[in-house]
Amino acid sequence: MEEPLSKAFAALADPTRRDIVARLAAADATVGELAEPYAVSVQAISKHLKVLEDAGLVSKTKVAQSRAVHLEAEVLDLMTAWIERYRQRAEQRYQRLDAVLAQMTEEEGHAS
Amino acid sequence: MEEPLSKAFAALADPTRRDIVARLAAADATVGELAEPYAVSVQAISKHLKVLEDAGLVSKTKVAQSRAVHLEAEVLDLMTAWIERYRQRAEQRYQRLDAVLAQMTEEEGHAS
DNA sequence: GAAGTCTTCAACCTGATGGTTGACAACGGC
DNA sequence: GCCGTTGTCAACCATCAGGTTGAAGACTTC
Repeated sequence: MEEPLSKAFAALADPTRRDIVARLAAADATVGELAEPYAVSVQAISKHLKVLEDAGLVSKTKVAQSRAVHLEAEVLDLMTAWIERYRQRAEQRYQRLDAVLAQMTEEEGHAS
Repeated sequence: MEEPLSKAFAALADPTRRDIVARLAAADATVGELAEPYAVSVQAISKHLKVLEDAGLVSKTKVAQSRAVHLEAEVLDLMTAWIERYRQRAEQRYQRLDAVLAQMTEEEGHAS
């Protein structure tokens, strides 16, 4: 299933949502608390939280009449796993390329 | 600057683009080669590659009449750095919560 | 139970995105 | 020099994303 990754990457593509995630990493917060610093309506933040929740990055628990939002580490884990897999391959290929270039330079040196 | 992260996350939100990245991790390829497996026009893939290029995930070098596309590891690095930063904090908080709950359970045991 | 607070749902607008087709620029092979 | 191949640009279309305002749901408090 790669749907979760699509939703997760899309969710973190928005600066406001990344900021929310950053703040939630420090401490849980209610919807109202999260909305306070931004110059948009509470409804807009509620939508952002829904996107984060649908991506599995965040979960809410009813607390009195408000909702406590907290960060879920698992999907973040999936994301790094995906990225690292290909970053490492790319880096390895890059180093191999360096080796090939060094080899070519060396051989050129011998030829001249 | 967080513009690069926005573009990078948005770029990887699309399954076709993630697939392209995955293939480029194995080997460089031309635009035509990259487009071949998908049931869309070459122009559509060209657009996808432009998105990846604007995000700094990919670069192209003119080779004869075609263009060799290759993966850039650096932005992938930025992404994992960002994610890991907050994933680790979230995980630490989670473990701390576990400790608190264990403490509460223990104290409850003493009270009863 | 009426009032107030916190959050979400619904309808709507605007701009971005992913796709199409058609034209064109650039380059190698003959 | 022309033709075929490769890739991009432009215009267009449909859908989605992020924002707004207004109304309604859910729960405390008095």
